[in-house]
Amino acid sequence: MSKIYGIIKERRKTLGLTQKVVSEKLSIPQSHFSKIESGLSDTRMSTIVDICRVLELEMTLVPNNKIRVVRALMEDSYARMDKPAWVPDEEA
Amino acid sequence: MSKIYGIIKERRKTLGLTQKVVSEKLSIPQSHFSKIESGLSDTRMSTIVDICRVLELEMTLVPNNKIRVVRALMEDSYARMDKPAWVPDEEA
DNA sequence: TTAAATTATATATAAAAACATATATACATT
DNA sequence: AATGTATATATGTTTTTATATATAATTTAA
Repeated sequence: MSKIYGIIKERRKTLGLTQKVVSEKLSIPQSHFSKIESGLSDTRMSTIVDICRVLELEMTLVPNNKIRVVRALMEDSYARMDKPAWVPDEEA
Repeated sequence: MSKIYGIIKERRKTLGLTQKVVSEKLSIPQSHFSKIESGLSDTRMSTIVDICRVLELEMTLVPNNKIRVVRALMEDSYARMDKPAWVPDEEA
């Protein structure tokens, strides 16, 4: 579970957001967000989903035999990319 | 978020487990698990992680621009597969 | 079609923790 | 030095959870 919080922290930093900014978007105190991000609060699912929304992440559940593939897919991928992975050809 | 609960239910059925069995592995009442699985309880992160452990799933967070790839990867993949995706060559 | 099994829903008391609200500051990083 | 994060404190509310049980409703098996 610490991986989840690690992802949140990494992503937040990658997006260049401070805890203060994120907490404002979530309308919660910075102190509360700090505890969530560090795993010191066993927070609700809905709170994590809200955090994901702010950080442009989506939560999912992966079968154990696929997790390594999924992780490899996402290596260095918490950086925001404004372009989709696939760009359609332009039609003349 | 309803997708998460949908995955849990699908996976549980794929593994052929009843709510009763899963709830026993989790040491919680079946009635409580029913509410969690149906999204009627905004449960804690740790509870979902425990459920994932029983169902051989792992929670992760995916950047929005990768979610479609990840989902495609996992299509029809909530079935348990006893073999890893990659099998090492045997050494003579 | 019926019976059995499973799931959803209800009820109750009580404890625990998250959360809301607020603020401050120690500590760490830039 | 300024900024960001972690930690502390306080009161009060809400929800989850624990514990227990029952049964209505639905699904599955026979």
